[in-house]
Amino acid sequence: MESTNTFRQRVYMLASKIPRGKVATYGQLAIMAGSPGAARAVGLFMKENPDLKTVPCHRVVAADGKLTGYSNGGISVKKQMLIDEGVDFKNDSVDLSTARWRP
DNA sequence: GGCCTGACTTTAG
DNA sequence: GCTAAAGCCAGGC
Repeated sequence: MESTNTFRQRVYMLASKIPRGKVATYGQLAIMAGSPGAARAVGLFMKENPDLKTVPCHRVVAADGKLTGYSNGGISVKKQMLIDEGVDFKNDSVDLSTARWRP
């Protein structure tokens, strides 16, 4: 039953589906999870991030491409990780025009 | 059952 | 163009 799959579970599933070199926004994951506007809730789940290997929360950025918190080192590390994956950066923000994940 | 918090988003000045 | 405030959703106590 889908009841076992809570909103939180769906967010983790979607985040784990983000391909390398691409990034998604909190609002986008919220919409994909089925609750548009729950961007804040998504951020909470990323903060709890149960497994960094299954949930690449570093590939999740703000709607503006700006990097927000990161409980696994810091924004600097998150930024470097994305660059290392091939994500195009503009100053301190991700270029969603090319790095935005499209299912 | 109700209140508070939060890695967000959007609109208005 | 930038700053400030309000709003929405889910989780925790």
